[in-house]
Amino acid sequence: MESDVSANSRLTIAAHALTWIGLYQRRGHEVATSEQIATSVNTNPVVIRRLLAKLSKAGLADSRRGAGAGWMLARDLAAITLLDVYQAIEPGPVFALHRATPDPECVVGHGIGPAMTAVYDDVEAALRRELAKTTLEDVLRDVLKAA
Amino acid sequence: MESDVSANSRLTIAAHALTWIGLYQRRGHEVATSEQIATSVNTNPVVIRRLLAKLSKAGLADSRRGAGAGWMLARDLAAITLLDVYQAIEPGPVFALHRATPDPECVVGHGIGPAMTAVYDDVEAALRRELAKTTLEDVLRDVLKAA
DNA sequence: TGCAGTTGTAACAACTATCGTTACGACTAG
DNA sequence: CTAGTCGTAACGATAGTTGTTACAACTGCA
Repeated sequence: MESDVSANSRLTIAAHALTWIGLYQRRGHEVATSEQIATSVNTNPVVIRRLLAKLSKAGLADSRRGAGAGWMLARDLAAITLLDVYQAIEPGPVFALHRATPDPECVVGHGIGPAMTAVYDDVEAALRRELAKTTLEDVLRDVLKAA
Repeated sequence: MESDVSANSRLTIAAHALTWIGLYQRRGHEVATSEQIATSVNTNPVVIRRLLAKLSKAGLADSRRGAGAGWMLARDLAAITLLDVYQAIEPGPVFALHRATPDPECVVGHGIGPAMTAVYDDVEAALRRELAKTTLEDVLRDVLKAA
């Protein structure tokens, strides 16, 4: 069975980064650098900057440039849900239709697209509903409870 | 914005193939060949055989070899949900944790894994619940209604 | 028995996405 | 001005998916 290495770890990394910034700020610091975050996540600072750039465009984080620069939250942890994060970094849907248009002469080929789209819409809605239930404040609480 | 070509179209193709077999059988034929199915799906027969091989292992389809060979359903369309199909072809989870272990010395790095796992478990459960609501009989009904 | 048609599966190329990395310009506090 | 950091381009390595060719295995039927 394949190990599916390509599964999305972006949501995990993004939640990790934002939670780290939030905790760091609560401990009295103004900004967190991509290098500090990368150390906790165990990856390269550029990976963090790339991800935070998307979160910044979505209005979840802000950056300060120049010396003494770094990242801060644009909203409180309690005001950011995992759905907010998901939407900021995952543009595509979970399920896709055919790459090549199926045979329109065939009854199934003609009608399968709309039929599956209806199902996929419901699935995506359920997924979003579930992600919206958890805020980064909840995540931080779980993290601190585990310590 | 990325076009995300890598999104899963497998579930669509698998549902298409099984529905096609089901309809073909209801019209009086015993078996359907991978070439016939591939024509409707607009892809290569080997792609269909690869997919049906997995569905066969999961007990959703059966194949007959030799001359006059082909594929048939192992259960009625009404007894196959999209969750059955999904589980047969998608081994991995939708969301993954970090590829590289995060810093265990860091509070966040240490506790983020379990925290996100709890969320992901709920999300996957919701996704499965939603997929289980629809049978291939429902899909076929929608398909025929659209015609 | 032999032939024809189909499955089962390996192998390969093309394409795409992701990730880690290096590099460097832009920016700004001190 | 200088040092430190962001923002982003570019590149190679890795891996997943799809389409394709090829061929052995199998079996109904003449």
